[in-house]
Amino acid sequence: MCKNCKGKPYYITTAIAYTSRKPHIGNSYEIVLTDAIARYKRMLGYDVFFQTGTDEHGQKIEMYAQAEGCSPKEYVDKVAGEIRDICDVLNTSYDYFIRTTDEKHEKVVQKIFKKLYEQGDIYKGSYEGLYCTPCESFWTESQLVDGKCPDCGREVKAAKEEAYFLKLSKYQKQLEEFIESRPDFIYPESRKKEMLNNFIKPGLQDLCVSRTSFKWGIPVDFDEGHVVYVWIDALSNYITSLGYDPDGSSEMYKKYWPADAHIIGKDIVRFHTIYWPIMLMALGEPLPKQVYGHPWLLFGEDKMSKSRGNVIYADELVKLIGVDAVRYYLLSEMPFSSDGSITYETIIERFNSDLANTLGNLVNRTIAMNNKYFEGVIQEPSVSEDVDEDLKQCCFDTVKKVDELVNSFHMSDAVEAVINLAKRCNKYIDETTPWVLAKDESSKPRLGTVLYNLLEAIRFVAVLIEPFMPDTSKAILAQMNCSEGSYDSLESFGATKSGAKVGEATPIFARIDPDKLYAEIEQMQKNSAEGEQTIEEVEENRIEEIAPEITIDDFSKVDMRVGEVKACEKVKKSKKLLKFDIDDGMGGRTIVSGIAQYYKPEELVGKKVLFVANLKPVKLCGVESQGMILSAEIGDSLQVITVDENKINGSKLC
RNA sequence: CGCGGAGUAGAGCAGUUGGUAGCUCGUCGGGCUCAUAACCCGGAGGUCGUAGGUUCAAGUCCUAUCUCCGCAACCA
Repeated sequence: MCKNCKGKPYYITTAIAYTSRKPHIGNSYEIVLTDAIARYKRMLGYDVFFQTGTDEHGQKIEMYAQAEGCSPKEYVDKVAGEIRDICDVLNTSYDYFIRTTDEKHEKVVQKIFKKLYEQGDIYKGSYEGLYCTPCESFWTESQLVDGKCPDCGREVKAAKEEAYFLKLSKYQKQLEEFIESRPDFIYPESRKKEMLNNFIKPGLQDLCVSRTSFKWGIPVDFDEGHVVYVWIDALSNYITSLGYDPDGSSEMYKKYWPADAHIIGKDIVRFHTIYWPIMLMALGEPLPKQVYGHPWLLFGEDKMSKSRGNVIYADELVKLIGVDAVRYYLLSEMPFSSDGSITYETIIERFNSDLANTLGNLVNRTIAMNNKYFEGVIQEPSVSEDVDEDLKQCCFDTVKKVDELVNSFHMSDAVEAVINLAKRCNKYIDETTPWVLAKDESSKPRLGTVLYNLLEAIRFVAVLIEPFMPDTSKAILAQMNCSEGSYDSLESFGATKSGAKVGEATPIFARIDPDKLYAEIEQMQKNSAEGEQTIEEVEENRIEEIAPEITIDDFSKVDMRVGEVKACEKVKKSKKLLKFDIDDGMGGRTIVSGIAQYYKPEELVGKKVLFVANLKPVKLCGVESQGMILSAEIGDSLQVITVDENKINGSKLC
C-alpha cells in the first residue's frame, strides 16, 4: 500500500511542557494530536520515533518551588510526574519522555553552548545602562520608557551585568531563503508570513542566551554564575535525546534527525521557526522538515484559567467519558488554524451524535443482526448488487482521504471522514433492509452478503480510526472476532474471514445522559475546590517587596495632584490603553493609562482621581500622555485610587 | 495607513484554478424497526459583512469601507 514508507524513519515531537503547574485539557491537546499522527505513521509502516517531555528550568520554577517550600528539583519532579501521568491517561504512545533536567541533556547543552561560543556564534556582551535591580530585568533601549524601567518606572542602572548572545543576524539571510524556498516548512501558512514580515525581514536582534539573575538552570561550564537561558536549553531537547553530540553523534541521531514534524502551540512558532533553525545552522546540522503551530482550545470564548474557574483537566474528563471519547473530542473539535472551543454541551453533543448514535450503534446493530440471522457465523458473500459497489468505493475513498488530511495536519477533517464512512454504512443498511431479506429463506444468500459487506466496511472504520481511538479500534475488532487490523489489509475489500463467528453485541459507547453528567461534573468540581490553595493563588497574593529607600527630597520631586475625569475612551489599536481627559484645575490635560482590561471607559467619568503631574510626557500608541493616574495593584486585580467629590481639582498631595 | 487572517442558514464550519451555495448539530415532516428513543429520506431556513467595479458569469478577482481575531507595539 505504501511501499516506500516501510521502515522509513519518522521523527515527530511535541513541544516540551513547562513544569510550572498541572496542564489543563487545552495544553493536553498537543500530545493527543501528535500521538494521532505518530500512530498513523506507525500504522503505515514508518519507523516512528515520537518524543514528548518537560521543560524544567527557569526563574518561575524557582519561585514556585519556594512558594511550596521545596527545592526546585523536588518541585519539577512532582509536576513532571503529573504531566507524564496525563500523557499516559490519554493513552499516548510516546517513545521517549525527555526532561531538561536529565543529566545527559544537561551535558550536551553545555557542549552545544561551548561549541557555539568557540566558533564565535555566541559572544559575551553586556547590556548597557538598562538593568532594573528591583525587577531583576534587562531592557533594551527601545523598551525603556522615559529612560526608566517599563515595569516599575524606576531608574535603570548602567549594566555591569554581562551575558551571552547568539548571533542571529549572521544567519538571517540564510534563514529567510530557507523559509521562502520551503512552502511546507511552516503550518499554517499565515504564521509563515508573520515570521517573515514581523521578525526576519525587519532584521533579527541577537538573542540573549544566558542569565545570571537566577540559578535554576544549566550552568555555563566555562563561566561561573551564568546559566543557559531557555532557548538553547529547551529547544535542543529535540536532538539531545537522540544522542546528538558535537564530538560525534549517535547512530540513532543519524537515523532520525532531521525531525519530520515539530507539533507546537501557535504561541511558540517564533522560537521553532527562527531561533531553532538558526541554532541548527550554527551547529551545521540539518533543519526540521515541518513545524505545525496548532491553535488553542478555549473554554467557550475564554482562555482557560484557574482563576476564572473554568479549568477542565484531561484526566478528570477521562474519568467522566473515557479516554477515547476525550481523544475523539479534541481531535474532531479542533480546527486547523483557528482556536477551538470546549464546552460540556458540545462534548455531549459530539459524543452522543458521532460516537453513540453513528459509530457505536452501527457496530451494535450489525453484530446483533449477524447473531440473530446466522447464529453469529460470518457468511461468504455470494449475491452482490450495485449498492455494494458504492459502499466499497466509499471505503477506498476514505482511506485515501484520511491520508491526505493527516499529512496536511487537518485532523478534524480526517476524523470526520472516518465517521462519514460509518454513516455510509448506516445508509447501506437502510438501502438493503436486512430485516426484510431475513423474512424470506430464498434471500438468505443476499442477506449474508449484505452483512458481510457491512462487517468488512466496519473493519475499514476500525482500522482507520486506530490512530485517533486505539481502544475503540480494538474493541470493534474484538467484537467482530477479527484479527486482521493491519493498514495493508485495506488494499482490498474482503479481508474479513467468512466462517468465523462474531462476538456478543455490546454497546461500545452508551449515550450520555446530560443531567447525569452535569451532576457528576458538579460533584467533581466540589471535590477539587476543597483542595489546597493553588500555586496561582499563592502567586497572585504575593505582596511585592518594598522598593529601595528614598529621601524626602526624592519624594518631593514627585508632584501628585487631584483631577477629575471629564471624558474617557479607549485608545484605538491598543488593548490596554485608556485615554483620559482630566480637569486638573489648570486648563486640563490628557493622560493615557494601561488599565483597559480593568475598567470600561464610562466607569470612571466624573470620578476624582490622583495623578502624577510632573512626569515627562510621552506618546503611547500615538497619543500623548501628560502624567500618570495612580492605582493600587496586587496580582491580577487593580483599582484606581479615587478621592472625595469635594476635593478641588489641582490640589496637591503632600 | 506596522504585518497577517477571518466575516457564508439558529449554532459550528466547508467551499483548490470564477460556472446552478454545501456539511454537521438543531428544527419541522415522513419512512423503517435490525439497533443505544437509535437509523434512513425530505422540507424550511442564507440578497455568502457593506458599497462599488471587472466579467456572459463573482462566496470566489479588483477597489473602498465596517467588524472581529492572531502577531508586533503598547501598561508614565
